[in-house]
Parts: sequence; C-alpha cells; structure tokens
Amino acid sequence: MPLAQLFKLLSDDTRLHSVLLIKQHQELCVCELTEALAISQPKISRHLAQLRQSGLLQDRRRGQWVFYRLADELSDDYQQIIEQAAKAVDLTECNQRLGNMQDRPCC
Amino acid sequence: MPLAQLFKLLSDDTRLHSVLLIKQHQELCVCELTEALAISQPKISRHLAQLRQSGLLQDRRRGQWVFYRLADELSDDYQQIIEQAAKAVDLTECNQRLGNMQDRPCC
DNA sequence: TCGGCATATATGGATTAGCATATATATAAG
DNA sequence: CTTATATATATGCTAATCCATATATGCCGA
Repeated sequence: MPLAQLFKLLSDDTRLHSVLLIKQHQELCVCELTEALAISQPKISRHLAQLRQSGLLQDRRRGQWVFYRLADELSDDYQQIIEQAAKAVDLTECNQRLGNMQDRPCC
Repeated sequence: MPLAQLFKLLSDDTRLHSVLLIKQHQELCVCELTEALAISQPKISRHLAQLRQSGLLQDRRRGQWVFYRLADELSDDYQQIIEQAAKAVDLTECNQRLGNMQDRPCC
C-alpha cells in the first residue's frame, strides 16, 4: 500500500479512531466499536471493511462476533506512523463509552 | 488542525511529495516543485494554497518567485509524523528532475 | 428465529484536474 | 517616466470522479 493511501485511510475520524482504539486494546469487535464511537453499525462496518481490504486490519470470527486487530504484516514504517498518531489523539471519551458498555463479549 | 485533516492533506501524492521535498530542501519555489513533480503550474499552485491555508506551509515572496517552507509553528507531534513519512517515501526521481533543472532561482 | 455483522443502493457533498485568464514583478524599449 | 513584454504565480470556472452517509436488506452462526 502506498503511503498516500495509508494517509487517506487515516483521514476520516471514524477510521482513525477505530484504528487507534484497536491498537490500544489489541482487539475489538464491531459492537464494541459501534458503542465506543457512538455511530451506527453499518457505518463502522463499512469503514472496517475498507481498512481490512486495504490490509491495515485483519479480522477473526468468534461465534457471533467478529474481532478486528491491526494486521500482523504491517510494515515497521507504517506502525510507527500509527504510533505517532496515537500520541496526537485523545480517545478518552471513546474509552469511557467502551467502559460503560454492558455485556461486552468475553474473548 | 485535527489529525485527520493532516492525514487528508498528506493523502494526495502531489501534496505528500511537495511537503516531503520542501522538508528535505528547507525551501522550494513553485517552479522548482513544478519541475520536480513534473506537473502543471496551476495544479501545484492549488495544492500549495491548500497546504498554506491549512497552516502546514508558509510562503515568502522573493522578487518574482514565491518560496514555500514548512510552517514554523508546526507542532512536534505533526513534525514527527512528517519525519516518519519521509522514511517511507522515495523521492529519488523528483530530486533527479530537480537536479537537472536549468536556471534555478538562487535565493 | 434472533443477534451480530455485511452489503446494495441511492444521494448529496467534496475533491481533483484542465483550460483559460488574472495578477504581480522584472526588464527593456521608447 | 511610461509603455510594452516576459516570467512567475494565483484563481474562476467546469466537468469528472470519488467519498461518506442513510436506509433497507441479506447472510451467518447460536
């Protein structure tokens, strides 16, 4: 993936915050992201599909849930860009909503 | 400027390469960028205006030329993201075209 | 069947490029 | 000094394309 494409993926708040939340928590499922970002399910699903198809995320089905994590093969350069991005974004509100969530899927 | 906006600015090859070339050379004028990127003058001019209006670049008129450089007030976080980006992009071809340019403006 | 997730379609809005043209500065001629 | 011209840069306008969202619906596993 060219660098400009990585930046385009991260240029949307929904995708940027998703990636950073997933990086912070290692793995999150769709319903957790829906809650943390306070957006509709089709909206997050569409953006996750885009991130997965671009090779930035990978998914794992676990029963009824689909968990997303950063792709294992992500280059060091790109990981460090995401690392830097994490320093410049405040995810407090997202994490609060996530913390208040009831019945979070176990694993 | 929100981080997502920085990423949107860097999500276009013309703007990404402009910023990285300017960072590498400290300062470049419009005609040098036109040559280095091998694109039309109105095209680069518009993208530079966008980068300037967003506060990423600043300009300086010197006679008939307008020189662009990274904005002085750019935050550390954002500078480091650009730093990382520079490691992931190959500007060899652009620099070759720039080196072959005749009658480059002096200062 | 139900909950969780993905996707199809339609729509409005944003982005981009190209062409022509306007503005600004420098230089030369009269 | 004024006028004319050339160079460098910016901008109006338009067409084409791309993007994000909402709504509705399909699929899959328990």
